[in-house]
Amino acid sequence: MKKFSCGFEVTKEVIGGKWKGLVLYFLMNGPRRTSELKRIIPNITQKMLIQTLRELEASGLVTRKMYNQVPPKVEYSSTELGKSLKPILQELCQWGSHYAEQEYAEGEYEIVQSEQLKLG
Amino acid sequence: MKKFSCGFEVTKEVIGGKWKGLVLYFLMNGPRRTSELKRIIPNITQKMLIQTLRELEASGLVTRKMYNQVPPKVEYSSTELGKSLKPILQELCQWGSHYAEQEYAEGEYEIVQSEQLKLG
DNA sequence: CCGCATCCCCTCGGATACTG
DNA sequence: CAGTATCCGAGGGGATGCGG
Repeated sequence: MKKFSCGFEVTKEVIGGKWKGLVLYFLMNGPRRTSELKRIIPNITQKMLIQTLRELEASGLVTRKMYNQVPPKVEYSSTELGKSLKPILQELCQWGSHYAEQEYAEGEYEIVQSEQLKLG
Repeated sequence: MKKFSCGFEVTKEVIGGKWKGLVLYFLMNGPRRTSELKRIIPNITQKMLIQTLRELEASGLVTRKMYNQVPPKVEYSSTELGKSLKPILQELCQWGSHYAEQEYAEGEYEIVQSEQLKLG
């Protein structure tokens, strides 16, 4: 059992790491196929995508549905528990976007948002 | 200039890492002395505390005030920008606390909250 | 009391190649 | 298309000791 002194640390354990929050974010609007996620999320590697999804699954935030067909098809969805993070993820996203536009932060960070990245 | 595809990543850049969110969290209710933070935050080392504070300072979330006296006294405070994260940090904390109590998560995570950790 | 400098471990995550 | 197996480098972060 891992011990923490604050719920904040637990949340970080669950959606921390380089990709977990982002992947969960893109499952908020419905199921996505593996290849779809791979295409949507810039720069994520196959390995990290799968690993990240496994971790989210283990945490109960994501479910995996496999279709027995050729070629293979797998869909990932956010659970209700995962969806309960939607407002928080959106706020984190908005805060970051706003921050990047601050005078002193400008020139530091740039957000290059592709069409597919937008959360409806 | 660092490029991101989503504001979420920017926020993670600013309050990510092992300690940044937590330290900022404990500055929400007013200025704290270095030694105070060191005492309040379990397990953080001197090095990481200072390093974390420097990074938060560089991001404009924290200010440092030094009193020229012997023995030395330094106080850190959250800026307005830092305080704008308060609701989000609280939500992250609450979500984590709630998550840790879920049936399947129980036995995985435990939150041991000292008196001093409570955010008023 | 406050902070810096070293040294160094070790984990995270990237590249690549391979299977069903 | 979906996933696994290795290999490996960078760097985050811990321990310790020194200085104002």
